[in-house]
Amino acid sequence: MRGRRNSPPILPRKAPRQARSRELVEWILEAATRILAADGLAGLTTNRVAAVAGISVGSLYQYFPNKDAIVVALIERTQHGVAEAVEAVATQVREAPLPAAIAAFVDLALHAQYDRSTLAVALDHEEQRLALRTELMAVHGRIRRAVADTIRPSLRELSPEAVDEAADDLFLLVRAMVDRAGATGVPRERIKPRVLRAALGYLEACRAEGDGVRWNGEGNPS
Amino acid sequence: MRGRRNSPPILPRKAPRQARSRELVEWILEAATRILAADGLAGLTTNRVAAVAGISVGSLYQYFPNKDAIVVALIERTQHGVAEAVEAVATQVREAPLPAAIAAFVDLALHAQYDRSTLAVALDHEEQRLALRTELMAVHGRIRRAVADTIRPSLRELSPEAVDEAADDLFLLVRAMVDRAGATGVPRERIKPRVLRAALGYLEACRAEGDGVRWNGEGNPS
DNA sequence: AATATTTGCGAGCAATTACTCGCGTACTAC
DNA sequence: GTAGTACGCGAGTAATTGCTCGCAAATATT
Repeated sequence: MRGRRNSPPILPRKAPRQARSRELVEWILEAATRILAADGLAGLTTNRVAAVAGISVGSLYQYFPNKDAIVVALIERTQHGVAEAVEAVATQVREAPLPAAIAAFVDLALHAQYDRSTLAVALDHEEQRLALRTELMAVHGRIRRAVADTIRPSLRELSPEAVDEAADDLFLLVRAMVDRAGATGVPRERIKPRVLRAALGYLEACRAEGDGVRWNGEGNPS
Repeated sequence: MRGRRNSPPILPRKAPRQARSRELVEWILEAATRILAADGLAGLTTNRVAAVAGISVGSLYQYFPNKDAIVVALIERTQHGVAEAVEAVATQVREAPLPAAIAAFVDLALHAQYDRSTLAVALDHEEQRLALRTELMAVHGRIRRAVADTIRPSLRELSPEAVDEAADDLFLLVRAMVDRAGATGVPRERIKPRVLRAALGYLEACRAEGDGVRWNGEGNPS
């Protein structure tokens, strides 16, 4: 785009072997995180990352083949954290009733969003721009599975595929509403009941359709 | 960011008086639209816009003080179109039952998204980056009003503010799901029932809560 | 201590970008 | 026709960016 950049490689250039060099990559990612959280993608330049990290660009490019690689690493790390958090909540609410379980997920989303809104949105957007399908499919799969496991008991009539779809939709729906609340400045307490309404309403609609097929004559497959 | 750019003015530099110059701004906006739809924001450069429009950069800068002004104009135009379309659907389904009305809105969203997905997402993102609050509040208000008018009869127990909130949520929810479907390549027919489920489920949840306050002891205010 | 290897540096290059300015051309008014 | 004005042009500029490369310091190996 600018500068030289011939393009292909997106993965780390080489693995840090000594201790200080592992610290270095840590510093780089921390610096990138801070910059993204403060100024968004527009502010993220390799020189600035190096400066904030307290190192030189040359060192940066020893472990990251290009700028995108930094963003990718950041996304992977963040997504990994999200997946773990979601899984943790999922096991924690395994025996709880559905509304309480959903509420726990919503609280998690609210917490994550209000801690670092700009960062989250910026990363979301970059995740689309770069084609990270293969790499992040796994993480998305973990999230989907955790949510699906949580809602499955309440959707007994639905096929496994339908439950997975519902989990995806649920996750998207919650994140979209929470993101907007963060962007427009609506306080947590005000948005939470609305998100809960949307999530539980959607699940109820799924349940009703899968349950009976009473009003329109279409049901779920085998 | 790059180049010179001192920043403040975002509104048109001067109004086109003669006929051909009005055509010219039209060409510019068309070119910008095509570029955004093809390559997203990354591909949008002033020189390229001028080239695609078949004019020179100099002419471009006679009517747009800077690059952002083009994007702003594009957003305003697009949003205006969206508002009109939403209002049209709203009047059209005024007497229809709620599910049919919502289905009409969803169809509208699907249609818009699958026509020009990249463009829509790019503009959405820029709308946040530039602070267009004041300018676009009006358009958002129109959309909210149209949707609110449509759902109000089904939410008789809710306060006007609650109905407005529901309209906002509904719009966001539909757009988020449709956008993701467009990005991930899920076909229209597959996503439509899911969006409908989410929308109607949410509304049903609103209705149930506003209606009775039967399960938890909290209700809507005066 | 001497050697080899890994790590870190940062000035500087090439590419790209947003935007200007002087000048020719089409149009309008008289 | 002629003066005046709006319009259009596009080569050129300053700034910024992503990234390299030769060299020095730190660390490991002998």
